[in-house]
Amino acid sequence: MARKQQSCCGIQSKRTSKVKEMEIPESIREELDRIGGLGALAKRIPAEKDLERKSRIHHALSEPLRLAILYLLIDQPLCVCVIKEFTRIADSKLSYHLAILKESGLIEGKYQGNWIIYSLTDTGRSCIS
Amino acid sequence: MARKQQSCCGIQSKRTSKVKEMEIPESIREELDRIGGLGALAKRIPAEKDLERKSRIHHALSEPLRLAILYLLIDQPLCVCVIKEFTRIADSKLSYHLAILKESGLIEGKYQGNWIIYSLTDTGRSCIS
DNA sequence: AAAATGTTTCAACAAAATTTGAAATGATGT
DNA sequence: ACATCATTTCAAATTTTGTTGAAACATTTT
Repeated sequence: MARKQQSCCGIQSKRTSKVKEMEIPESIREELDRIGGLGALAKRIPAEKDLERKSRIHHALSEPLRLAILYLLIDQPLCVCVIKEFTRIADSKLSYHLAILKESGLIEGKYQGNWIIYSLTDTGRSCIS
Repeated sequence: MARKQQSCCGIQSKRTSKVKEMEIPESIREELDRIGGLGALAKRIPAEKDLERKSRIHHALSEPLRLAILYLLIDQPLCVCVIKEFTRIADSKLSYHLAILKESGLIEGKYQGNWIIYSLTDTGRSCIS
């Protein structure tokens, strides 16, 4: 999961031309020259915000239990009590994992009477299909 | 990341018909009946092995730094020294993250002379494009 | 308004992932 | 064989994530 820091991944946008002096394999240098050097390479990397959003989603998907919950929700919304019946885990534990899925934008929950009914968001759906 | 336990996500394959007695929202019960009850729901969940494999890959993708490395490798393999020049992190730290990407099957490394050259695997490529 | 039910929040704890710097390993050139 | 360079491995310290049970909160029923 993302750590708080100046630059989430340390990638520098400005860079010295150090690579020109660096000793690197011939094949790599050729490739680099061909594609336009380090500057061109740097452009491949999405903006930091993007990387953080993506990594947060992957983190949410990085637990089998949370994945299973998403699969349960593929075809219909479910109340917490039914999900709980499936997963057989403590209320608070389930709630913790549902919160992570919710915070990363993969599911959303709405009160309906006494129950909270969770459903996949579009993002959530696209992530597991 | 997955924890070691009997059932990675706690999902039970056999289940009592408890839901029939459970108090759940009417709309949910109707949906459940329509799709064939809990049994049908259960079949949506991939096998435990699958869930674990998927979650391991997502875990590898859950750090901005590791995502950035994958994006760097999209169009050409790179030696560690060039990746290091980009990321500006300690050797051992970079090595740790490369190892995680390698172990989860997203990249592979081959010695070429004095250097190790990393490239995306097919899995790795499909994960970020 | 009190009781009951479903769900979340909290704080303490346990477990896992990441960082760090030093030491080890692998490959090449002398 | 030795020196050198690129990279990995290791163990200890730190940080983050997940678990647990009790308490709190929201909604409906009485």
